[in-house]
Amino acid sequence: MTVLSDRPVRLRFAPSPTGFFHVGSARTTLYNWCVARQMGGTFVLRIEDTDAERNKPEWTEGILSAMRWLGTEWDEGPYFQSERTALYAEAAARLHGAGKAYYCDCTREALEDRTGDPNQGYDGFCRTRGLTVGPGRALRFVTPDEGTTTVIDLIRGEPTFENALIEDFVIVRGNGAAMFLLANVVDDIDMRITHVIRGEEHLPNTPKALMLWDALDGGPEPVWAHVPVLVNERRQKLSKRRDKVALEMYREDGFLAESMRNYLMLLGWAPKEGPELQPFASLATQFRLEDVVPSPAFFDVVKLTAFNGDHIRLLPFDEFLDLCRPWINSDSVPWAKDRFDEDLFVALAPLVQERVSLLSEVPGYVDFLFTDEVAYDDTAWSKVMLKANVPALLGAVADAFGTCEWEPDALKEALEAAGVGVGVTKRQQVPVRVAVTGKQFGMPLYEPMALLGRDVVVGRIEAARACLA
RNA sequence: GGCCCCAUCGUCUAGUGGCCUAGGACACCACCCUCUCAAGGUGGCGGCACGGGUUCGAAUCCCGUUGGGGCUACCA
Repeated sequence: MTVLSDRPVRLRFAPSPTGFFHVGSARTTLYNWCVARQMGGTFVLRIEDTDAERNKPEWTEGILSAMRWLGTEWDEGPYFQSERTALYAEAAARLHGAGKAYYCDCTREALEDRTGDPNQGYDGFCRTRGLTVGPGRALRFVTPDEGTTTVIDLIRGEPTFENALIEDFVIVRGNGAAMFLLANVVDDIDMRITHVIRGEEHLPNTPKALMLWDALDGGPEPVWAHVPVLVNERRQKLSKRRDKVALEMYREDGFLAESMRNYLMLLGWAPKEGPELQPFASLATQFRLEDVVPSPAFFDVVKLTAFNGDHIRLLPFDEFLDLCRPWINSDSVPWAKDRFDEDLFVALAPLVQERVSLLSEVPGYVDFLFTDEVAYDDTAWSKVMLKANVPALLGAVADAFGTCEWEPDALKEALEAAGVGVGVTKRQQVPVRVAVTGKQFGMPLYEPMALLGRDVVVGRIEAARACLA
């Protein structure tokens, strides 16, 4: 990493509370957090809530809880820009006093009338009018008319911008509120931020930030790193309107924080040592900002899901049980809550752990243990039960189960023998599975039957056979 | 339109001039294992966008073309 100064390393994550916590933000946070940890730096959380109309307190709550879930705790903050307006006002006054900013009362329409081109930026009409503060008057920053501004970026090299093409941008709105760029730069200076890691969409803002930084005598500029955007299958930036972007939703789907971290770290970067699937602690020490690839990455839920299954299987059993709790105690569970049997669940959970790839799949694997009436899956019923030999098979199995020893191996033996007895020589357990569990797929059959008991199992087989009569 | 960014299997990536007949992961296919489904094992399919240079040698460096993306608000 380039060392630009020996100042204490300070990074920040600066979201605006205008919606759900985005998976792209999650990756940016992860990268910030890793660099902060590696360099012994401080990770600051700053809520950029300068736009009162769009911000909601619940979104801030969402940001905090998402970051806690992700495990990227901040060391300082959260600071709220809405509580720091005096700082921005002071900076604005300084710029105005120094002739580096001017008040402007032009409307968009007036500008367009003058230029005749709706695509053209502000023409500097008010630069020399000497307007003073007043309602409806915005403060614009005077940008240089010549020269270039180069951003030194750890990921993208040195993008260079023509100053003449950068308009005199607004830094304070007509209502007196600071704009993003002003507040952002003032805070980065004030908080002594040394490294700015943020989304690529901010790259065009950076030359403006640099100009402000200089105009405000901000001291050493931060190290910049603009990480590539995350895109959907159509290769467009993930947007909250079109795409499923809320970290919270993935959590609710049963994704583990560990697999989320693992997958997100890999979007644009790969560890030099070891496989892709790794504990976050190991990835966090290996991460190198300068190795982040500069091209956009597709957020692939299929691969995420595969990672999640792998991480679930890697979990110590106790941890898996703990993580299952919210799902098996949920109100939407497909069984009467007082019928839940802890011991039964714990006994069979290992068979579930090696099968699910999402925690939300857990109830569907064990529901038949806690219901009196088996709910038959329509597809399973029509694909498995409507064959001619099924009633005979179920009858024979019910008979055999009436007398055989009641433990898994004996059940297997009895079931298979009964099947052969009626001419079914393979997959004999499938119809019995549908009768007992209601589904054609699931955990191994003999273990749960052994625990459910003879009466229940035989009863279910008879009940299914009765349905076929 | 303007400015900026990007370009290795379908996807995420390894690759920093010879180790590349381009490696891994996800997905997909086949086989093995097997009480269903998974898991696991083995194998397979599949890629350097194109055109010019530079060089003894280019996926790697340069230029161009094409394609994709981001930004272009008194949003952040």
